[in-house]
Amino acid sequence: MEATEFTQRTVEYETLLKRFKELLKKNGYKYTIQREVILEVLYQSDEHLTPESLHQLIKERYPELKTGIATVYRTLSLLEDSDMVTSLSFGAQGKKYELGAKEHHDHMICTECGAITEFVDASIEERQHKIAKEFGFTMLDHSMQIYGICKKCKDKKNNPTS
Amino acid sequence: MEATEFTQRTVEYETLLKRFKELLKKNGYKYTIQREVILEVLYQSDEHLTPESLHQLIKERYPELKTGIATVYRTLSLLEDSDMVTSLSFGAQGKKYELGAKEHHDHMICTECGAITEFVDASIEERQHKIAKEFGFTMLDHSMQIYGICKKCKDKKNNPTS
DNA sequence: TTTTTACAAGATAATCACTATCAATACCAA
DNA sequence: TTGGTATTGATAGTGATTATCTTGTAAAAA
Repeated sequence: MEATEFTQRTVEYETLLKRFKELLKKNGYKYTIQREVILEVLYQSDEHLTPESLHQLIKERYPELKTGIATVYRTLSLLEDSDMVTSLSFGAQGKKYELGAKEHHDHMICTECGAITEFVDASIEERQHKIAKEFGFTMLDHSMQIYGICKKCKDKKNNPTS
Repeated sequence: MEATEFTQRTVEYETLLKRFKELLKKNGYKYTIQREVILEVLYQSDEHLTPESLHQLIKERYPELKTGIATVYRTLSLLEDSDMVTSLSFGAQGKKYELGAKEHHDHMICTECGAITEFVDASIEERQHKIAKEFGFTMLDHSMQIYGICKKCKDKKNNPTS
């Protein structure tokens, strides 16, 4: 049984899934419906998800699978190790995950409502490469976060509807 | 009793301590020997410390204080809220703290040995401000990390002495 | 196909980092 | 000096993540 029965999928997703299956085979892992469902729900969502909220979504969409939270964590680690998803750290408040198949980008995080906005800036990317090179450092990855208050929260503060 | 009895201190540290005491007073907090010791040990160390390792150092250097781990956490939060220290998140592996009295900087983190190199780049800083502005975002803080393999670890790989 | 076998899943206990609680203690303003 | 209040240490409690253990199930072998 594959998740195919439940959801219509795009070509883009098919490619992603294919890549995932190849990855599993290459590393001696097995294909399981749970693993695919995790990938798929992650793909369907355009938000950054905590393992907890991802688990919740999976339970809603595929209740008959009875997917355990541990499997979600295990699969997320597996996906992250293979660079198919990336995570953002929030200290003791845990991590949020997103599919990393899309192009690289940085994050702007609202400290009021937790909303995450993505952005890319070519000139920053370029500088990062230069800096790493200067230090004789082989850059494997990088991340940048801007913390602050988003427009929405600022407006809410200035014009409280209560 | 002040930590003065135990350690020789530089002028730079005196300035820092003075700033800390003023800060405490300004916010209605009290000066305590534990708080100073935390500041001091943080100052003495040029590494990034976890609350745990900081606590360990304090117990070694000032065993008679019996400083509790909770006090370390509390004081680190207090110092961070006042921008005297900054922290780096490492997902489930907790945070690492450093004295932030020095000027702002970003981090280059070796995924092999965990070594952290600091750097600043004016053009990146500038771009960050511009980007935040574009999104109507009030930037409160930002952080950037470059992950990869440092020169030392690369050399070790190419020329293993075993 | 069936059998076999090793990896994976689910349930849940354990751990880890961090926070809350609370009685005892120690600043520090009056 | 003293009294009120913040702070402390010890420790219980949380919430996120990981480990364990038994059962289930892909997928290779027969």
